[in-house]
Amino acid sequence: MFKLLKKEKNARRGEFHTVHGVVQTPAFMNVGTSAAIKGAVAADDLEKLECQIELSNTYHLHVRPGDDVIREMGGLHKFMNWSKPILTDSGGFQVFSLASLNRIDDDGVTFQSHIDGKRIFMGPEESMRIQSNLGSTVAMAFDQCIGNPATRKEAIEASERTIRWLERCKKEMARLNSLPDTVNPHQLLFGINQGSVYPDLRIDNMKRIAEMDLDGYAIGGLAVGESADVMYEIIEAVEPYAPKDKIRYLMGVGTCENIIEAVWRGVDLFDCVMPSRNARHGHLVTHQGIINLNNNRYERDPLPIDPECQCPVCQRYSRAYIRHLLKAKEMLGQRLCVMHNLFFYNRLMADIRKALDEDRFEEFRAENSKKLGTRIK
RNA sequence: GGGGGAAUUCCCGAGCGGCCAAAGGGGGCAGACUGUAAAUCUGUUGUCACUGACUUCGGUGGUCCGAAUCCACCUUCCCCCA
Repeated sequence: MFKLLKKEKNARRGEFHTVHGVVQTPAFMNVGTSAAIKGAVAADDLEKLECQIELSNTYHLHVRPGDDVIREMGGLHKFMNWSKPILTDSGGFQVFSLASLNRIDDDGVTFQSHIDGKRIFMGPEESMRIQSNLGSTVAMAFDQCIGNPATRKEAIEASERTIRWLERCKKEMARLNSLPDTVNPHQLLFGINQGSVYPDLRIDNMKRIAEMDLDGYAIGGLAVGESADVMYEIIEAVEPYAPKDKIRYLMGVGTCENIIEAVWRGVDLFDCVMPSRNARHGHLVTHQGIINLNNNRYERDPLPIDPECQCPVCQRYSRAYIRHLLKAKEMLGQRLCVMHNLFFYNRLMADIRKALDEDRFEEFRAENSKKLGTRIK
């Protein structure tokens, strides 16, 4: 259940209530695709990093260890020992990211496993069954995500198919939730808006999925090749048609700047691999902008990653030390960097919420949006 | 004491007469990364007055139109015999 607490223009401050607890929004989900945050960050670390909600992936967990294993272990929450909300992505993004390894028709997608090449069929029903076995807080609809640029014809095809699949997802989820031995009988289902960069297709799609009364609404198929300006235009176009009383989730986005700009345009929920992946590669977000810790200039730098940051890493370690760990390929280097970036993102969301609470988000945006996206040379 | 082998750019290592500033690794320096096939991928890595020139392949001297590559001697290292 989504509770809208207040608005500043289009930006929304809210609460997302689930059986696994309340998520204060706007919120950022920390991505742990295979039930682990890459960089050796565990569930107890996530608590220290002020993470409210974690994201894992249907396709990956189905391939390994198998959703049957996780079901037998009591569901994903027990399996990874994380009691707060978990959203599982449906495998729809792998339709796009593993495009060279799959074949699509109306029934679903035949993947060639990236682990062992084995053929795996996944359609809407399969995705729902796997997610039901995982017992996540929120299941995502199985969609067809396409990259940009895409022709109008391709966009229509993917968008229409996504709607047909969504109807099947909803039906199957209702059935699964009513089974007596289901892991999480209160599992929620979010629909996904598609339509590439064509505003009329996006709007038509959103109007139709809004009628289906889902637990939340995601905007998918963005940040997949188009410019940020185009992405913002699409969000602006589609926002008026997203139900006001439901949470809105912009999938796979993004940079700090992207997030501030999307909150400004009415988005409540985000996820992105950038803070963790970039951290592993030494790119760190700070209150001054983005730094690349690999750069020689940090070799003898005694400062923490971000002198203004309150994270456990910045309380204790210097840039010089962490840079050394990265250069020496010590896992600890990646771990510390990922922890910093995730904390920074979680705290950024908290700062955004505070600004909204105090009706000064417009100011906050003006002050931070560009600055946080700037590379420090 | 005798015999054999080797010395290459920051490191390892290929090259064995011109197409060599010299393959490939490593390391260094930088860049990319947006619902994670990503501890990955890309560029660059002798100097400069940089579409060209100059210096470099243990040292010195030679052969040749031309040498990292051939010859002589020297230096150092490795292996075998005594």
